[in-house]
Amino acid sequence: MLKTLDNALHLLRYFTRERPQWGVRELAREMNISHPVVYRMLATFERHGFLRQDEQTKKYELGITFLEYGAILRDHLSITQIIYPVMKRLAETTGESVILTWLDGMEGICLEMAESTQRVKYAMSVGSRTLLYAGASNKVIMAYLPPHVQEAIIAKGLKPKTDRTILDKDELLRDLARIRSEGWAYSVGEYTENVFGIAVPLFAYDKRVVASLTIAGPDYRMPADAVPAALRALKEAQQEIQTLLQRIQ
Amino acid sequence: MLKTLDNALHLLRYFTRERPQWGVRELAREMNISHPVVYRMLATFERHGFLRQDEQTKKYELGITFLEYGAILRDHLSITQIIYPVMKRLAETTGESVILTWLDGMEGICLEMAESTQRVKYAMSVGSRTLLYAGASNKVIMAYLPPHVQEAIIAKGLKPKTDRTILDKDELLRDLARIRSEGWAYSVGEYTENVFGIAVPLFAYDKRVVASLTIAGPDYRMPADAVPAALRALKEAQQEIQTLLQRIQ
DNA sequence: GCCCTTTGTTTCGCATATCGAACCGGTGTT
DNA sequence: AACACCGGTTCGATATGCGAAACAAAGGGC
Repeated sequence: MLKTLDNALHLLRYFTRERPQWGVRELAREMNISHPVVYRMLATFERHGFLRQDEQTKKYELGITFLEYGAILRDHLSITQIIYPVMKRLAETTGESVILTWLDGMEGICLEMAESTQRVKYAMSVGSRTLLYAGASNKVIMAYLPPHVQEAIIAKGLKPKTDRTILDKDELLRDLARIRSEGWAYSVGEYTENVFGIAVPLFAYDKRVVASLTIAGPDYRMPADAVPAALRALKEAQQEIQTLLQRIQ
Repeated sequence: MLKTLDNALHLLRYFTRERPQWGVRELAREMNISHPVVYRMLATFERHGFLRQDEQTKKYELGITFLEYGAILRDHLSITQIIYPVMKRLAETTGESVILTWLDGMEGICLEMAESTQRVKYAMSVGSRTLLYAGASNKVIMAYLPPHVQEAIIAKGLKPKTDRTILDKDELLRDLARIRSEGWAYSVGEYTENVFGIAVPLFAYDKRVVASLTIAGPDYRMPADAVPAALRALKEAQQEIQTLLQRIQ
């Protein structure tokens, strides 16, 4: 393990949605290291386009090299290549957005999205991270994780995303057990206000849950009695993807 | 400048579309450095999710952390935040895909795209790089670059992207001069077969060209006589974006 | 006008993290 | 069974990063 590189990559973690810009000394104070060290890291990242320095403010922010590597990554991710056509078709038949959420550690990450063709639709950015304890797309993954991982996620703390987010540990575990027994999840406004989600899990060859497939949109377009039809289409897509995944692994 | 970090970031450059996977010794040979060094870099990147190791083949490939940073970047890039709604509307009125190409060094990079709502449409991935000497979206940027930069781009070599790509230096320079005098570019099948592009430049506060806005789609939907109407809509969007850009700079 | 503070950037001697030859255990081929 | 490759590890020589101090430039208060 390279300490210099390790420190540098750790530094990047400070560039977040909430705090996308940092001055040299500012960041050095935050990280409790000397500012020349931070400066050298920032300057080296900048040479490679991973960071860019604002000409006026002199502050540093993420650079477009990340977009570039993101594009390469998505290109060769055979998984999304295979799954996307199915997602697209599902988005067209249901008229709602379809989202592929991947399991990464104790979080979810939006790997791919097929947008609804309607004007009013749910959209989220590919690459954005989500917490696993709220919303159908996330809970359906969490429901199939081993108990000690579920415990670990809960132990990290349940913060409300909306006022419908389940914050009680026992209630959440009961909900997850129900989802696991039924094989799918449905939620409204748990992760994002006024947004419904219907989600099913996707499994790897070894039966471990690796992702979820979700139909999402504005809640008024999915009353409870419309769910069964959408679920049927979703389960068909799930089947299809599952057999495709078998083939490549 | 940190040499260790510099070397490590240089290593990432080897993960391309054409060659997205590398074994340790394989990459070490390619880079002419010892394999323990490469191993340490790969392993450290992996710890942070910038690379992942394929369980079966043990080879390394780009990791989803790049998607994550790409999402953060796009989120806070005030430029795309401001421009996207205009692009979206233009895509809806024209029915074709609209692309925002940003100038980065001597290349273009697709910063944002509003997809056509039609079934058959032109699509490219956000973050992908393009060469500046072919296609309307690129040439309209190159046309406004200072002559020495144009020379430098040509000096790097003109390779055909399709059989319509202009490869003659003088012909290209004449074409760029014409584009500059007219203020827009139109091309068919120069960068991608059977794809048309109509493009206008976007300028920073100091009149330097920074990007281009392009309407693109399958060539059969844009015969020469349909261009003026599309161009009118495109120029309106250009005006709008230009005034928006003035405001933030 | 001045002082004072803060900024990003550079320098340099000391401390240490990195390098690479050699090695390990494992796998597949001949 | 000998060989050739692989990913991963070890350890001493040495190239490299660290951080106190200083730099020039910019901005605020008076």
